[in-house]
This record gives sequence, structure tokens and C-alpha cells, in this order.
Amino acid sequence: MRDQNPAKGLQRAELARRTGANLETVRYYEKVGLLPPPPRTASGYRSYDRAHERRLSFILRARELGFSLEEVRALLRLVDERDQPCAEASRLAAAHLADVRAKIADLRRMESVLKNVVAQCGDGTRPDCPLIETLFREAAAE
Amino acid sequence: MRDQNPAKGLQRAELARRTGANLETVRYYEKVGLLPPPPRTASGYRSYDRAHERRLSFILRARELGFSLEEVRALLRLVDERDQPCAEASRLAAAHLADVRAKIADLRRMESVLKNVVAQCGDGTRPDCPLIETLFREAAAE
DNA sequence: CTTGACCCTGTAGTCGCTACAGACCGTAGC
DNA sequence: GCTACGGTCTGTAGCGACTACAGGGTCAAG
Repeated sequence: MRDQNPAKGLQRAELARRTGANLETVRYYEKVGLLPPPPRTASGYRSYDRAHERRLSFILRARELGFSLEEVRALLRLVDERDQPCAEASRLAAAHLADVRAKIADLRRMESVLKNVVAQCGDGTRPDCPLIETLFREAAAE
Repeated sequence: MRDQNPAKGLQRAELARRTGANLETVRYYEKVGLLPPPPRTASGYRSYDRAHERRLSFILRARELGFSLEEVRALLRLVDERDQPCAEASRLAAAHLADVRAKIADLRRMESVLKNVVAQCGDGTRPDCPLIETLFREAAAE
């Protein structure tokens, strides 16, 4: 097993395991500038510390809340600059909340139509299929 | 103005306008095999008929309901083969409905967390930002 | 000294479009 | 007939957010 001494730095796979990130995602976040490039060992291996782990967890949690990478980037900038970030952070969260609610509304319209057609289809023995008829005939939802 | 005689076929832009599709999307659907390649004029322009319009509308409505292009492809296959499609169509719709409901559930978890942090942030004058603290401290949702 | 597990890089693929660039066509006005 | 302006054609590249290789280097255990 590899080095797990906390003073010595984590390898990429270990960081991924600890945070729940996919291995390749870690490199991707570095590439797009969300994670700072970690120091390297003599042979070129990345060596992460607790600050990286903390930052990666932050990113992953923001992603779980549905923030885009650009939004995450903005949040991280607030964290890094740390002068009165709450007003701006709150604005970002509120804007994102509105997005989320819009998506929920869209999905609910879909759900409602789908629920109806599935109910009408019943056991599927009908000669005319309500789903197919719906798609041919009407606008999907209003 | 171009030919709008319904007996003579529609050009791509006209088909797009009538169905509400984006111009480029029409060509894309042809490329991926959802729309059959229409006949061409002597100079190579596509010439669509009512069947194309009907099929394109079908695709767009299925997309509005959130079906993936692969699911749309499956639905169109059922339409084309037309032997007792309802059981299979209903199965597709039910599976998709489950997806939609799962997405709604995910989004609702996000909404709930975001709503709380926005409320806690208040007017954004706090020195510690509840959003940023949340992202650093906790798992986002359970 | 070999095996196998890890690491490195760069690149291509995913989904569903969307947006060009650069060429051709077709019509209206002069 | 000439020109301008729009439409159409093709192929290709880009988006977001990863994910999955290929082809190589490194490291520790047996």
C-alpha cells in the first residue's frame, strides 16, 4: 500500500477515494483551473494536501447542489478573496435556486403528461396507443 | 418569396419554422437517422413533405417530454413497425416517468438546501456565509 | 528481475444540439 | 446580363462536465 502519512501528501487515487470524486475528474478540475496544481514528487507524481481535499470536497458538494462549474468557480473566487462574500454568494445561490425551481416545474409538466399516458395505456393491449397518439396530435404540455 | 405550395415540398427553413425546430436540428436529426433523408431538387435542395413534418413534430414533442434521442428512436421504430406498439410504448413511458421522478427528487433535495441557505444568508451582511460554510462542512443532502 | 499496481500525458468519446466557414444557387432590381 | 442578397449545401468545431482509453513511466513486493 502507498503512503498514507498525512504529512506526506496524498496521491490522486487516494484523494479521489477520500472525497468520493472520480479519479479522472480530479485531473479535469485541475485542468480547468478549479483545483490548483499540486506539487509533484521527484518522479512527477501529484502530491495533494488537506487544503486540496477540502477544496475538492467543496467543489463536489456545490456540484451536488447543481451549481455549474462556472458558478463553482465564482464561489471559489469568493472564498479565496474573502471580503464580505455572503452577499454575492447569496445572490448566486438565489439565482441558482430559481434555475432549480424552473427545472422542477419543467419536469413536473413532463411527469404529469407521462403519468396520464401511462395510465391510459393500461396493460398495453389497446389497438391505438395513447402515448403515440399524444405525440402525434397535441402539444406536449402547456 | 419561396415556394409554399403544399404539393411542391417544403424547404428546410420552412419545415423548421412550421414545427418550431431549429434549422440545424433538422439536419442533425437526419444525420442521426431519426428523419429519413428527403428527396432533393435538381440542385440538391432538400424537399420535405407532410410526413416529414409529422415525424419531426413527433420527435420534438417526445423531446419536450424529456425522452432521449435513443428513446425517441425506439418510439419511432414502434410507430414504423406498427404491430401492437402500445405495450412496449407504455413500458418506455413508464421507465422514463421513473427517470423524471428521480430527477425531480434530486432537484427537490437541492431546492430544499438552497432555500435554507438563502434564508440563512438573509441580506448578506453576515461575516460567516451560511452557503460557503455549508459547502465546506456538510454533505449537501441526504 | 519480474510482476502488477499505480502514475503520467494527451486525446477521443459521450449527449443533443448549435454555430460557423466556405461554397453554391436562385431571384429581384437595374 | 450583372450584381446583390439571401437561401441552401457540406463538413467541422464547439458547448458542459466529464469519462475512458492508449501508450508510456515508476515503484514496491516477492
